[in-house]
Amino acid sequence: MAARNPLSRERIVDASFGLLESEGWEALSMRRLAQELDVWPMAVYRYFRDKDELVEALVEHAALAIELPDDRGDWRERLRGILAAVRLTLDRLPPELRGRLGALLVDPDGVAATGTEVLESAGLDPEAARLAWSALAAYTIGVVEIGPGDDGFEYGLERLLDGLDQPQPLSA
Amino acid sequence: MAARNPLSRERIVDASFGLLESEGWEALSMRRLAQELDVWPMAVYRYFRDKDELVEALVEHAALAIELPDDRGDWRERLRGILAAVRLTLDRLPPELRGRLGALLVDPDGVAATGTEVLESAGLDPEAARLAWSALAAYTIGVVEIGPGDDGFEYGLERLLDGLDQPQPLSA
DNA sequence: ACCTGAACACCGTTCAAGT
DNA sequence: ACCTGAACACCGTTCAAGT
Repeated sequence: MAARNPLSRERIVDASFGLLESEGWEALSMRRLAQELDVWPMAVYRYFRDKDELVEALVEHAALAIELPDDRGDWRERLRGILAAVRLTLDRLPPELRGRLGALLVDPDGVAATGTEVLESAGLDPEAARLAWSALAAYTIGVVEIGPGDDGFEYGLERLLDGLDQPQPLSA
Repeated sequence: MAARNPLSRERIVDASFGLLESEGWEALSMRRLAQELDVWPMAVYRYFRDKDELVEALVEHAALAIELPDDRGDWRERLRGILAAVRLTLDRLPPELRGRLGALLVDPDGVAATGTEVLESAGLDPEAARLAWSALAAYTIGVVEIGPGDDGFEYGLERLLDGLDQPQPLSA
């Protein structure tokens, strides 16, 4: 069984998410994880230096799994779709990991690329687009941390989009 | 020494903050804390049911310690001051505790009272003021989680305030 | 009844001993 | 050289034994 199903970073990450979903953050221990994978307790250390490196991989995995919608609609509609996807991913993550995903959301290699692209297409210069994306990402993270309903998310998002549309309206 | 300086929730909370500041979140264990207070390891359990209750008290303490500025200036200026104070408090807290403070920021008994009051004085009805305050608090939490510079904070905040000033400008 | 600390059931990680 | 698991230095918390 273990021979037919050798360990790999991917299998470890998958098992970690399984544990997080079924039993939550406190269940994710190196020992419990090894048990779940049916390997000896130290085996995971061949693939990850320590627990922190594993957690970082989990967060990166979650960031890559953000499902961006089709690029239809005007800039506001596109940003709504992107941020809804970001919010969904943040919501699924245990609170302990959300802050770490937050940092990745503004990494130019991730969703930020799409976000700033949309903002630039609306007429913002690159620097303003970067700042605007950071603001939108920050707002979305904060909403998840506070944890209100959808009403709250939409209200603030529309006000922020209104503000970005100032003083002269951006192009559709 | 221990007799002249009996334990209390306040002393425990103070010692906990000392430990957080000097050695960080991972140093805050019930055993280490007792050692710092020079009491037997289980003494803290007379004042807090478990570690989670202590942590909740820490977060509440931080929330109460937010130093609101004088209520000078128009509504935008006042909100800038309040949110700067909120941001400072969030920044001082270890990342593991920020999410929990986030929830308190929208509690009607805390800073939210002042925040919504300012927004209502600007002309928003109570429900809109509540939503607007949640949006401002969420944005501030998110900025701290992402951790950009001051430029980023101000840009997004001004855009959000612009958006709240829409479609008809609010009163000064 | 209360104070105390030994003990339980865990951690993450190191490292020596075996192959 | 590599695989393995015993062991180290911790946790939060329970609970039995002492006063």
